[in-house]
Amino acid sequence: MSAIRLPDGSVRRFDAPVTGDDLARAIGPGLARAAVAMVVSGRVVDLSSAIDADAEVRFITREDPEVLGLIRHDAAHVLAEAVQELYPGTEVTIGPAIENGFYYDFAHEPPFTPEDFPPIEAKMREIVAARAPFVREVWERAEAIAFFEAKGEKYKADIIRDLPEDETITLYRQGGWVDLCRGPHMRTTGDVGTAFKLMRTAGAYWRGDHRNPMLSRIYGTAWRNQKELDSYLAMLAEVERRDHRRISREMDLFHLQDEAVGSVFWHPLGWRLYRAIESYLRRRLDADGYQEVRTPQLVDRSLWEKSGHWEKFGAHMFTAEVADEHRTLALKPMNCPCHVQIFTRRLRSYRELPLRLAEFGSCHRYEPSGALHGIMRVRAFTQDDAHIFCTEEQIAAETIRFMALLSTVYRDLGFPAFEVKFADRPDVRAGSDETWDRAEAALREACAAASVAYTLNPGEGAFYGPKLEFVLKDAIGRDWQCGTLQVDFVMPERLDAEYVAEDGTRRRPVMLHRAILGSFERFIGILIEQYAGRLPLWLAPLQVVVTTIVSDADAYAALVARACEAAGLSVQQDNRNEKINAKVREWSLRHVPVLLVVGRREAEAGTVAVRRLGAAEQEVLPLGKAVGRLAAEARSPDLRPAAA
RNA sequence: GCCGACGUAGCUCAGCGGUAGAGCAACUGAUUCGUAAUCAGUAGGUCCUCGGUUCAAGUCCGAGCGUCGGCACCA
Repeated sequence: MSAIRLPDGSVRRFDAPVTGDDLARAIGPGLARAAVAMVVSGRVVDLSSAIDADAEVRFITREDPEVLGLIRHDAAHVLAEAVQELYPGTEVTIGPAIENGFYYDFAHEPPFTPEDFPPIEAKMREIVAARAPFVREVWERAEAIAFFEAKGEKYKADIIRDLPEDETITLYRQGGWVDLCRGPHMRTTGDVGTAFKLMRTAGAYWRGDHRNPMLSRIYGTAWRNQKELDSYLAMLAEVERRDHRRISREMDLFHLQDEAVGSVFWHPLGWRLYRAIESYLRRRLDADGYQEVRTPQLVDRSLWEKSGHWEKFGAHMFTAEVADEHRTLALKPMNCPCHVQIFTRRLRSYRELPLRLAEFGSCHRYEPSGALHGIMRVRAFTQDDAHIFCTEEQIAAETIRFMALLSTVYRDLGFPAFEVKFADRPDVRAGSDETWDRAEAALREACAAASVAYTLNPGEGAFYGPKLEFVLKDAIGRDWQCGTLQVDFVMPERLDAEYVAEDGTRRRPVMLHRAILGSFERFIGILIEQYAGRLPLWLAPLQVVVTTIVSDADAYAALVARACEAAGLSVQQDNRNEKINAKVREWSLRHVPVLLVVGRREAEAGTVAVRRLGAAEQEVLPLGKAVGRLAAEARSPDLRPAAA
């Protein structure tokens, strides 16, 4: 006897266990057709599973967004069946649903390539059209292992061996094909629908461990209908359209070349953008009690040994040997040990704390070749780094203060929304468990004091301390981890930093490592993609182009350009003998925010036609007024008069 | 670093054993034109590098370098 409560509040009672299918039919034929799975007391299960106790039950149909996970998981099974049918001898491993799609990892030599997609996709569509029911079977552990080993599926057998002893081993059958799977699945392969597409292949280590064999992964995407698939593909096209590597070439910002892999050649306009951000941030830091410092690029290895970086990251440091001196220098991969040197240079008093040392620190890291990506991941980069030396009691106040600064900077740069993650102790770490307990507790309390809501990111802390990670959301919904705040009790100990407390005793300061942008290079890449190249006027490296309609206006155009320059705007003049259409097009493609178009009319009247990037209309204004407005808009946010 | 794909003119790409191509950009000339491509002409290439196969190699093979997509990494 079970009582089943439905979403509308009604309760149905059954004397015997009832399956989802039965229940749906009992409620109505429409639901019986539409349901693909159900949620029993919060757990998604197959419609074929029986309910034998009191429960709250809700059905999932194609209308529910959560059906996407089921479609994608089922699609992964369909993919695996198709692949095994077409490529006998291929071993299956795992194939989960992921954000926007699914993948399946196969052991197959040679690895699959996109050329294999058309036949695989065609086979998948056959399997979907066949509407084979998914049938769940419970197996004995030993039998299941024997079954997969007999089939030559050693990965599957391994998976079963690693499952906890009490885990129920379930297999799902679809037509003639069967796979180890926890489920749940929809009713038939037909429920996958037709809105799916294989996207790309990739190598992926078995169980994500680089010591294991590499498997051949096939990624796909799957949606409820063609319209959703199309809009997802459109989103991908948008990502490509915004690619900072393409846009920065159009804007002539920088380039990369083989002779300096992972280092940026900043062109004049790119460097202008860089400096706009740097000066803005420098003013914000100056105003917030930071003192800027500059520390060496090349530092003897002994310092890195003391700090612990040599042991953990030595393989990723660039080193230099000097011919006459017997020493190894390392290009600094980060700034904290150097900042500690400034702190420890003399005896410090508690009165000096918190001491905030900031540096736009140029760092080099020998990143693995496969990690490099445009200017987002490079080997030479500059951090907006700072270290706050303070007492344990000051951590909370400093956290609040930092959060305020960070929010302001993100807002000014066009990222009003960000999330916070709390990354706690990693497996490999420096410092005792007691130290970590204290550091994590201090950071948690600081978050509470600053009213910061965070999600946990387990095991992802730095080797010397727990950290907060600040994750930006961009205009098309992507996440970018940029800022960080790390609590460090370990480095002051290792590098012997201390101060004299009020009572005359010597104490260890706490170090807070913090950054807002992370790396300038990466952040500028993110910024370009966020704005798709259409930077706000104050950041645009080339703000204004004055362009003529007829050559009679050349002299007047020069006057206009000088007026812009005098107002501090970055301006170029375009007197080329081209049609205005062509000039508008070219400067638009270079993402120049403002075109001041002048012809005979403007020259005579002393006006300019202001054409904003992407706008169809222009506004004709007196020159002085136009320049005044643009200059006001081009002012850095921190230099603008407070809003009235 | 690992797996795969790719590397041809400034950019985007075609050519896949037999005399290096196109569009755009550049340059020259004509055109003076009102808001996203005016017309004509000219010039431009160690086909990533090194080695091999071949009468003959962008083209086939090998190694290296780099880029791209994942994986792993990210102090």
